[in-house]
Amino acid sequence: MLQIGFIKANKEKVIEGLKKRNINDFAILDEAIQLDEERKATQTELNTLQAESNQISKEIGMLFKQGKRDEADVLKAKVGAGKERTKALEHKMSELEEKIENLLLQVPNVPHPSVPSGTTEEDNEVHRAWPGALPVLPDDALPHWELASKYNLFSLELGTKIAGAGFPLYRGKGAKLQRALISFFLDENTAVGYEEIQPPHLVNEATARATGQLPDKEGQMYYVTKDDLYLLPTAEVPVTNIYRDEILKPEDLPIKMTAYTPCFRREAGSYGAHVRGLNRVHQFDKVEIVRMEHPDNSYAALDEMVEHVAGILDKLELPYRILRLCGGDIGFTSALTFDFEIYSAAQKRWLEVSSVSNFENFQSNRLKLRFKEDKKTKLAHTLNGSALALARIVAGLLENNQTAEGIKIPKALQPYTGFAVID
RNA sequence: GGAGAGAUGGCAGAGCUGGUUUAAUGCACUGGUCUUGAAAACCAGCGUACGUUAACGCGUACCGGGGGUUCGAAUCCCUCUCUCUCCGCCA
Repeated sequence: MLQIGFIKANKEKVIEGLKKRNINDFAILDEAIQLDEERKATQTELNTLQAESNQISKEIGMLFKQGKRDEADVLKAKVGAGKERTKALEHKMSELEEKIENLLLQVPNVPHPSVPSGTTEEDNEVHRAWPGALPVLPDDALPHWELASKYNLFSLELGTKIAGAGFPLYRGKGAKLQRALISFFLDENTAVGYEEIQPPHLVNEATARATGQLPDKEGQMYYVTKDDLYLLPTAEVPVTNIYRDEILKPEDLPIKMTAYTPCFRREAGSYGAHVRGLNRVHQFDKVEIVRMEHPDNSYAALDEMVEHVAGILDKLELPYRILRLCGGDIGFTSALTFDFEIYSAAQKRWLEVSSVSNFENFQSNRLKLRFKEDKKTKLAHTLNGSALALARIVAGLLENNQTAEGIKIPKALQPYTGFAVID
């Protein structure tokens, strides 16, 4: 959520940014600013009234102590008169505050100047192309879902039997590969200073609200009605919320955390082509990295995260490219996002495996994550990224590394799997 | 799931027979005095949000959340949430 004060002071900049997101109606900004003016005027009047009332109440207290009941009664009547007006103003205040918040919730983050304009994923800019030739497989190469049955690695049918469509069941070397990747990713992340976190997998409403899943993306989360809890769509949600409502010292920053969790997504309405196998599922495993940064340092941190994720993909020997998302494709809360896509030689298409974003203070404003500097409290910047999402990495590994002798496991992963080939 | 106790500023902890409490006190923290330096001692400062002001300030709200009684609520009432203790069940 943007701050109303920021919008007021930087209206032109905000409008320029929102245009990149293909938004052309800015009436909402003016409305919010106007309501905020009204709010201020209301508060001034209310506070004056309250100050008077407080003053008189104090006098009544003193008169009572001196036993001057009659004089006290006179004052009592005087205060009583203003009460209705106070009530009305209080009511108006909370109404205005709610209206303003509802408007601000509809305004997405202002994209970073480097975000290219565009409307769809077609307009994303290739930030770093794969330098070598893309791997080419023989014509009889299999997609990962067929490799899975050939080597008995996972079963979508059994997952469907037990839970429903989109809940894969991994088994044998397929299950071991999952566990190996999770450990490998966590070790890579902790090696460069991310603290490992194991958060709850269910979150309450306040948590989902603070990271922006609510009220907007309600339909994307699984909801446990009986206990009023949500299954987490990404580890970003619980991990970021560790620092909800906190005021840090500058030296506490940066905060670097990593967490493995399963991720649950209803993916309502996303059916059709390209959803076969592990390409799009309701439950998948992901290792996430989250950072809280000083505003001056957040873009350097973003670059560092991008290089870190690239390094992991290098170790996995997967061909990948990095995209700078355009204004039309960038997330609601993000100021700048880089997507990582690996090339699946069997499907002959790119698969998104990581999304690394700087939210600047858009998220911390909701979170109320601040730090104190020069006696002022300021909002910190938050960033996060996948390092990495499992299902599609597995798809790419299986497909690209298939040979007549079986599926080769990259060297870096072998200490974790305990085997070098799936056959 | 049952019974009881509780929730106060970074922490500990008073206040809880409603009215100079502007939330005491201690610890921690920050600045200063002293010291070669440090410790100790002493002095001062030390919450958040919003409004107002050129600024110093001033005002308002906040004692788990929400609502109520009252001229006035940390204090009384209602309600929700959470924590602790005991019992039950249990990986």
